Amino acid sequence: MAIRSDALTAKLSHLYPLSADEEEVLQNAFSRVEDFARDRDIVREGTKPTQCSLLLDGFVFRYKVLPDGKRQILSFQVPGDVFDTQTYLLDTMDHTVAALTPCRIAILRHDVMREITERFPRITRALWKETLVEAAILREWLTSAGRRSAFQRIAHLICEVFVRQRAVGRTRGLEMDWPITQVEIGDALGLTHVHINRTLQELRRDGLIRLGGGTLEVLDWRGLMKGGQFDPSYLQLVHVDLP
Amino acid sequence: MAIRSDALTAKLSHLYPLSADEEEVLQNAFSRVEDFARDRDIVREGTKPTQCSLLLDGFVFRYKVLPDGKRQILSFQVPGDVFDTQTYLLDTMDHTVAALTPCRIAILRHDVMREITERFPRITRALWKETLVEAAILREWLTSAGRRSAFQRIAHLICEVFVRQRAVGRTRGLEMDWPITQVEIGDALGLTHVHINRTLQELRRDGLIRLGGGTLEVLDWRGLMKGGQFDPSYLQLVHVDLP
DNA sequence: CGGGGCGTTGACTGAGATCAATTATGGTGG
DNA sequence: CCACCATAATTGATCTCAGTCAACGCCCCG
Repeated sequence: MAIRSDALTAKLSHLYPLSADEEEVLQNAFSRVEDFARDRDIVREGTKPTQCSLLLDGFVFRYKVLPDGKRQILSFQVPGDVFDTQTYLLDTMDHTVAALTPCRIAILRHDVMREITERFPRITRALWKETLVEAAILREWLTSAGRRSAFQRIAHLICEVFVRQRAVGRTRGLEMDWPITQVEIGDALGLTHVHINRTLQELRRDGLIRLGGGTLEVLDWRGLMKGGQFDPSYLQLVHVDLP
Repeated sequence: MAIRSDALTAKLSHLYPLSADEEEVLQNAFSRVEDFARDRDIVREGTKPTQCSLLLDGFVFRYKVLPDGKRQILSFQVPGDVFDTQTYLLDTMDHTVAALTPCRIAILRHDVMREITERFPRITRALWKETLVEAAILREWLTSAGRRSAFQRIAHLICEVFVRQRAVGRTRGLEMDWPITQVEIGDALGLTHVHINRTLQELRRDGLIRLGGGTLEVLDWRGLMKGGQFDPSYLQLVHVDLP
């Protein structure tokens, strides 16, 4: 089955350009498409999936729930992200993946994955690289949670999501979709939604962003980067031009 | 050059068992051995290394320093860890790697790495899996920094380091080397060394650990796991028997 | 034996949490 | 088109865990 994902093509062009043939192989590897409604779990902690996924449209996020009921969000995925590559090599899911918005996903079965990774070392490298960038993002999130103030964490997160969406053509100038609620921002950054609310007001007061109606507009990119100590190089998206 | 690393052999036996031939190939891939003194940087942020490393002996850690001088420690590596695999696929280091103790490292050049990963898909998978486990550890650290109390974070870290050392035969019963200072624990967990000190005293008071002279003894493994919400499955070390 | 890490302690402060309402907002059915 | 309801955002008052600042002690090593 041929999936034509402009987002995947766009991302590979930045991350690890494949030849036309290789990209053909990759896009033909997906066996079907599935839709999920907002808040629906896609892969649950403790299960042993037999497939990986490519996000075609919408937002997806990963999270853990602790014994005491607290939740930590571990990442957001944007269109073009091949996620759950880890399920191919790790036995059991250590976290849950869920739909942040209604979304569409293309399925890549593990047996197909194995065939491709044995025959196409360059595709393997592209997928491996994607998991390494995920780790780099995790390091940045850890740094935020450990050592950055609430203001810095939010600014940094906004910068990251903006650059990643921009890389796959999902921004309109300085504006992008922002379907992430304040509770979710809090669970991602290790803060409460009350404090997120107050800090977002600071960001607005400082003229850095405009936010509302599911849309976020960056009003001062330099200021936002500075405020969040953001340096995009960890995302490895070499040719994304920024404001 | 043949490196004989019992730690690597031990770890592979848990993580991704290789055939005798494959392990031979891997251990022969290392081109030389280097020693580093405590606190010496091994790979610096912003550089473009041309080699990966295997930790033979000692402790290594990764960290970032923020513009305001704060430090976040991102991981600890124990003997048997093949680290900086990421340098093979990512362009520039997004963080620094340094020696926590005097340590010995075996070097794996990128060109050798490329040759091996093109010829031996199972070795590739073992190395890829190692990077995926690193990401799982990062998710757990992020969860600690975001949603766990100081007491829980420390207990969780001790459990993790204990299990990982045990997997490579570096524990003596319930005792292990613990060369990590309180400042370093603080920088790893997003806390101050003062608060680490007070919380360690709580752990001792609760009869969970004995700590001193570079050695940590677990006095109550169940209690420590419970106190840290620790579940070892994310480490993917299937056959490590625990207390 | 002295100096520099490292660990420990006390007094005080503060960023962010908690608790508890109240006010938008957007989707839905009548 | 509007009333209704659930979800999300906002606000205020108060509390707390951890940070900050500043000593001081300990111990190892040269």
